[in-house]
Amino acid sequence: MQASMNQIVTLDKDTWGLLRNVLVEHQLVKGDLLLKPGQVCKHIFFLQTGLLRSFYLTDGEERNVAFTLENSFVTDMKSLRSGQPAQLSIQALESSTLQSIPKADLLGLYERSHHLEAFGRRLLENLLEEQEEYAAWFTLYSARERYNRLVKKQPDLVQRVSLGHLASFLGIRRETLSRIRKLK
Amino acid sequence: MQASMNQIVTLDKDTWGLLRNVLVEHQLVKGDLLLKPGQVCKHIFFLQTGLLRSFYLTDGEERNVAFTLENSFVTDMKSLRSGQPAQLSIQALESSTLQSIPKADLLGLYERSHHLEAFGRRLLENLLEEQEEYAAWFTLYSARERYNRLVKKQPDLVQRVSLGHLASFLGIRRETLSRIRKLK
DNA sequence: TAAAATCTGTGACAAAAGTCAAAAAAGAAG
DNA sequence: CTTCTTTTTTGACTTTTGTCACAGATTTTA
Repeated sequence: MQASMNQIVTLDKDTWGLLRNVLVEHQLVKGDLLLKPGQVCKHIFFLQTGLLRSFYLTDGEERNVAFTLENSFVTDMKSLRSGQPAQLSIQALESSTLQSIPKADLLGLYERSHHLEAFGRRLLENLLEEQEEYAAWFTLYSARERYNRLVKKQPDLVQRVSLGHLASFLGIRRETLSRIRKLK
Repeated sequence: MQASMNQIVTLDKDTWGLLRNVLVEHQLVKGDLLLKPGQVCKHIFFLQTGLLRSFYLTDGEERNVAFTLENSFVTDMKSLRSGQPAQLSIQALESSTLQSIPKADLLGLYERSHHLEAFGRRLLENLLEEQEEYAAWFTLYSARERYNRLVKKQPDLVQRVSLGHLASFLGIRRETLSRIRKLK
């Protein structure tokens, strides 16, 4: 966790100490839910090993909106900030190890440590950039183009995630992705 | 600007003084470009009055990915952070007044003021939340549903923006939006 | 490893959205 | 006002994607 956080901002020893104090380790097995709709999301999570998906359940259909690969952070920003019950679910697609940071502790640490606040800001810039790119794909590219770009951008992800989950993330039906794959 | 920034974090007088020092006012008339593809984006902008759109130009087609209403911030996060030439264009849809903050100054201020850094972090959380919602609409809803939700969420925007620009933002053709409007 | 469950591929057809062309409407400019 | 320009609407047709049903594969698990 330290190594991958240092790629964003190098934190001093004191800040690390503070942060380490509030971390709690979790283990999930494939299929476990880290966040269920109706729950208030009160943590941010750092995924050490494994793979997660974030999805909405609307009229009986699950729609993936994100995958989380190892060494990255995940939460439901909307529920976390508002304190309202989540609409989102977060589920382990593979057995996973992660650290959680309670919201209350994080806010305290942000106040105490300018460095950590700077880390938070830069992490959010990263996430925003990614999210802007993901959204733009829908207006800029066809289903087939989105798939091709995903393969180029995250070949590892495409290997590890089932066709059905990928299709949902790309905003298309399993059958359509199956056909896209066949014809090239 | 102070009023709308205070809704995010209340900044102390000193920080305000620092920030005010680096602001530069700009006027745009309808049609003016604030950012052109190929330019490196070196500022963040605060829109005081007017209306902007952000769009990509791909094979001769303009595709809108965002609108900026008064009292909000806008930039090309990707170009700003990477220092690479922008792909994005930002254009005034109405005559606009805005303040710009040079990247170099902003980074300096972030270091000097923990408060401003906190402001930045919270602003980014807002932007991320919005962007996540926008992206999710494409996987969750049909063209017609996206349009209906936009009308409910930002009726003001729907009034002020032409059908063509709205359609592009929703990821559909003008003709399709025209038909959606007719049939209800 | 056999049976069950889940996931993927395929075909035939339906629905949604795109394309192209042209007319109508609305807005800007002299 | 009247003309010019841009935007919106409409119709006919095409393409893309979705739907449903079912057959093969693959994976899980007992």
